Parts: sequence; C-alpha cells; structure tokens
Amino acid sequence: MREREFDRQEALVSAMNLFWRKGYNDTSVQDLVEETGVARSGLYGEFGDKHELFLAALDRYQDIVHDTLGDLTRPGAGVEDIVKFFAGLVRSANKDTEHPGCLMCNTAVELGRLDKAIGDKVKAHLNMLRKLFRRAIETAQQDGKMPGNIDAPTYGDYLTGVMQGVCVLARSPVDRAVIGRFVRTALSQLD
Amino acid sequence: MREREFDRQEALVSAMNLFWRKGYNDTSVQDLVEETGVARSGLYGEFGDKHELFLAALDRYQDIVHDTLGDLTRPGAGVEDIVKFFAGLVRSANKDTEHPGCLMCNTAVELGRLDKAIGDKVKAHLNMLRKLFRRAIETAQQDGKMPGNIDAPTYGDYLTGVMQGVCVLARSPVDRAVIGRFVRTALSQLD
DNA sequence: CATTATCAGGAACGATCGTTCCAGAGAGTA
DNA sequence: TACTCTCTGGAACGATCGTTCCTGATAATG
Repeated sequence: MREREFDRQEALVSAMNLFWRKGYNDTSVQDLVEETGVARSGLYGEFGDKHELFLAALDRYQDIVHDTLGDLTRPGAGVEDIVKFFAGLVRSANKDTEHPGCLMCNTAVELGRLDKAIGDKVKAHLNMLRKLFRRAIETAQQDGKMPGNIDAPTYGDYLTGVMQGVCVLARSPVDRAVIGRFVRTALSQLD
Repeated sequence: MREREFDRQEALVSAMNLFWRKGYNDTSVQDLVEETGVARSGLYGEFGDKHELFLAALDRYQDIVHDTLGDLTRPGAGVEDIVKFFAGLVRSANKDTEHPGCLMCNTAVELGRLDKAIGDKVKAHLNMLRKLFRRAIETAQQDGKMPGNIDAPTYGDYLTGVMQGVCVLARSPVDRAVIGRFVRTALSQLD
C-alpha cells in the first residue's frame, strides 16, 4: 500500500477556482495539472475525466456558496439577511478577485442548456436560491417587516434574477460603480 | 477577376448565430465552415482569423440589437418603450430559440475580462444600453410620467443589470415562468 | 480563344486537446 | 531484506485545434 500524495479537497478547490476563472471549455487538463499540482494520472484516477471533475467542482462550489450565504440559510432568516448577502456580493465584486462573478452563473451561460448533467446542477442551484429568498421574505412578512400584499415566490424569483445580473456585471469590463447602483436600486424596497 | 461566391453578410450572420449558441471557445473553425457553407480559405480571406471573425460577429450583433431595441433608440423614447423592450425580451426568452439569451451577455461572462479587444466591445455595448435607458427615464421625468426624485443614471444602471439577469435566466435550464415574474417585479415601478 | 487573376476546396502543418498506458519510485507487510 | 501493491510522472495515443498553402476550377479581360 502507498498513500495518495495529494489532498482530494485541496485539488478540487484548485480545479474549481480555475474553472471559475476560465470556464469549462477554455480550461485544459494540462492547465488543471499545473494549477492543482496533481499529475494527470492522479486527476483521472481520483475524479474520472474532465467532465466528472467539473461536476465535482460544481458540487464543491455549491457548498462554498452555502457558506457565504451566511444566515440566509437559517430557517429564521429575514430581510436583513437578504440585504447583508447582497452587500457581500457587491463588496466582493468591487475588490476584483482572480475569479470574478459566480461559477454557477458562468456555467449557466456557457453550458446551461447544452449539457444535461451540468444543467441539472445549475438548475438545482438556482432553485435553492429561489427557495431561500422566498422563505426569508415570508419570514419578513410574518414579522411585519415587509408588506403582506407582495407575492413571496415572485419576489424570490426577482431577487434571483437580480443576483444573476450582478454576476454578469461583475464579470464585465464595466465601471464597478454600476454594480453598486444596480443593487441599491434593486433592493430599495427592502429598507 | 472572379466574383466571390458567398455573401459576406450572410456568412457573418451564420457565424454570429453559431457563436451565440455555442460561445467562442466551443466553436471551432470547422463548425463555422459547416454552418456558413463557406470554405476555410474563404473565411480566412474575408475575415482574417477566428478572433477577428468573432469581433465582426459582435459588431453585427450590435447592429441587430439596435434594431430590436426599437423605439428605444429614438431621442424621444420614454417609459412605454422601456416596458415594450422588456416585454419583447421576455417573449423571446419564452419561445426557446436555437440561441437563447444574448450574445453580448454570454461573451461578457466568457471573455469579458480575459480578452481586451472583446472586452472593449462588451463594454461599449453595455454603456450604450445604460445611456439609452437613462435618456428614456429623463424623458419620462420631463413628461411627468416618472417621479423626479429618482436618479436617472442610477435607474439606467438598474435596468441594465435587470437585462443581464434576464439573459442569464434565459440561458439557464430554469422554469420559464421565473423570467416573467422577475421582469414584472423589476418594472413594477414603471406602471 | 488565350490569358490572367482570384476563387473554392481540401490537403497538410505543428500544436494542443482529452485520455490511456507504462515504467519506476515508494510505502507497507512478512 | 524481499515482496507486493499502488502511487507518481511522463511518454504516447488518436483526434481535433487554428492556420497556411497548394491545386484545379471559374469568370472576366484582351
């Protein structure tokens, strides 16, 4: 017996970051080898092929997003958690990271309707977001912090759309101030 | 002398549609040859290389969008033209075409900050949209159809963001009804 | 009709793609 | 210390990538 010399999670995060930055098609296996520091055989042995590695990276990303969603994932989340989440989005869009935007959004655009397995993960991610937003709004309505006449599922879809817009702008070579103005206006009803 | 056997504009539109559907990286020159019906030498002779052809396709797309923007490009455009434009967006998102979403949005996500020349075209496109929206809002305010206390440039950026969100959702494998709910909520202040 | 210029089609280039395979190194067992 | 098993690193696979170049066909010109 001989132990594996690389850590699966570390390699997966490296691969995820690379896919995040360059997209699926523009990332070669050679790129992945260099970025992760894991040999080709190691990657194929551990993850299968490039497509499966990408699916695993999407799963890992889903976990990470779940963390950054913060309190929004808690059952008792309300409007303030929505506002906090979007504030964080804008903040990370302003300091330009090596991988701007959102991997799920990028993937939706690149392959959302061209690759079934990948599309399923994108769909699940979006539906999770819709659900979290809807629940937070319902909670806010019960607490009297939002008017009861607005439809929670509809408004959840609205926030989901806004988030996708933010992700595109974050990845665009457009003035960063646009993003802040967009979000501020979009959420003006929540204050 | 011998005349060219293919029409530049026809070929360009075919190429544009293919890029629109599959993105830049996933479209091979062979694909372009088959889609346009133009020989490799013809494409290279007429457009230079793949990258230049893509830039030309983006220009062609810009023209097409300018047409579909309809009355919004007229100096006297107002809120009703904004509403009409978004209604058209939703309509075309519902009937799923072979190339969902928006080529500029797709390109922004795929290459917006990775390729300078392409990024410049994306940026110009977004700035055109921002300007058109802003002008329409200013006109509406002068006509008393919108409250004067909202900031026109800010609201223009807001509408630009909303549009990007629509484009992502259109390309996502998500329930089509989400798009309509998103836009309806986003524009609810304009009715 | 002969000439000329330019076109279309496709062969061919080196590079790189995703993937497979193999030789050798290394760690655990006896 | 020998043996065994599984790992790593890299060579090698055929396919395809973007691009160039060559040949034969074709239409306009003299």
